[in-house]
Amino acid sequence: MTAPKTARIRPPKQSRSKRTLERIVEASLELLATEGLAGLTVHRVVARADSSVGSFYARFDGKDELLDYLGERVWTEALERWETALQTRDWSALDLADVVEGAVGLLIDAQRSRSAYLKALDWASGRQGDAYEAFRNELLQGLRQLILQNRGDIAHDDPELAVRLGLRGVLGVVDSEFRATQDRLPRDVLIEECRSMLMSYLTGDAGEGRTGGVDFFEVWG
Amino acid sequence: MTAPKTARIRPPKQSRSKRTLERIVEASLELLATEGLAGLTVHRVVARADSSVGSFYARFDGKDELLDYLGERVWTEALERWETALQTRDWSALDLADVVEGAVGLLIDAQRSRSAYLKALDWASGRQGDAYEAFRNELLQGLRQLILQNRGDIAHDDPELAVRLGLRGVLGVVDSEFRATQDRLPRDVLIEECRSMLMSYLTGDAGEGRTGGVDFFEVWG
DNA sequence: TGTACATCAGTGAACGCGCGTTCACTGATGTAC
DNA sequence: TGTACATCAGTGAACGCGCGTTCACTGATGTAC
Repeated sequence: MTAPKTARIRPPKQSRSKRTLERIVEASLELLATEGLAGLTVHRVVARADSSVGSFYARFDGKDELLDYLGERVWTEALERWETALQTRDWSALDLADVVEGAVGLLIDAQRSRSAYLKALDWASGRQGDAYEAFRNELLQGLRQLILQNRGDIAHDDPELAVRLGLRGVLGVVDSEFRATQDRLPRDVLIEECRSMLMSYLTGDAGEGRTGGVDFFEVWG
Repeated sequence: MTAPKTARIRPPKQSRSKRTLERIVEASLELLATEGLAGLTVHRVVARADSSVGSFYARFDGKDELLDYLGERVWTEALERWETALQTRDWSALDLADVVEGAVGLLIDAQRSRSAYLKALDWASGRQGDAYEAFRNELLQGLRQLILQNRGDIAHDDPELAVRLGLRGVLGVVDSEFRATQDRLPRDVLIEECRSMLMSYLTGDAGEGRTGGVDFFEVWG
């Protein structure tokens, strides 16, 4: 999983054109957020940015390049925030339970970042959520390492696998909570439940293999 | 969570026009799958369906109505399959572990249904994944009821909450596995791990509340 | 400080293309007697 | 069975609109001396 390929724009050479570029970026993200893909046209972007089509094409080869550039900007900013958040703490002193709780909290907070734009940008570019998914993998990869530092406390036969799947599960729970429009759980309850889910999966004893309990045939094509 | 509102098309009155409608639906879904949103134009749809723009507009008021109609079709078909799959078994005789394992298996198989089209249709219509998410909620709701029939075996303080979040977690794991392009787990391993995760969360003892272990401040805007 | 010049930045009318949509027309199917 | 008529279905050229993009031009900024 790597960052999207670098978008090659014509870089601004004066502070004036640099400000114009920033206004175009802002206007694009605003339009994307408020009106969706269909609202994101070059004319509307430059109108909202108090610029002009000519200025736009002085920076970008075309609309596709704007989308790539936006994706790269959002990706980079979100990742920088994430790394700052990760490095703010000294994780080495924590035991498994604390690392897990910290990881869950970080995931919840990360959900509020602008990384949601990545999803819309993916769909606008015809990459159906790929960059967004790659970013989430990037997040989970860092957390995997942290948790595996306490692998001695993990009862699961295959700690790598368990941490990978467990974090995916937590991310699924967090996602759905943020998508929900009603009955949202308070942050502390959400953290506690996710911690409980992940901890019991990693350390619990409900994992002894069951065989032949249910024999489902596949109904789905 | 309810199905998308009924799309009002002009119904075909002869078998000939009914077949034409089916070809248009098929061609639309094929184009959506192979070329994405950008490939879905009226001209291209009718060309692929060996039809004509006039025939198209004899059925649909416009392109938006096609999208609504497709969404409704996909929704209905996927839900019918789901209900068939659910009713194929007698769940009342199973204990909690077996119900959980069965539910996990069903979720995995449901992932292969055409419901993925719902996501693309949502984005094409400017509803950003809403119908797709509603469909997933529909799936989980049925499974919740089944699992809660054995609520006596659930150790968690709040069985309703635990089942809701636990299923969300499993769905997150299944999703990510199907998105992965490499290192995909075999179906039986995936079922076993999801079963283990959900069971240990519902019945495990790693859930006793922790307080004040970690005090994270929020870094994300 | 002033002047001359080059480069950078910005403007918006205009263009062409492809899209969604309309419509006048032809052919197929169903119905009445 | 045959004929007349109404309705349904299908066709594709044509239209208008909005999109992405180009370009000739004006103004601002930086530099040399």
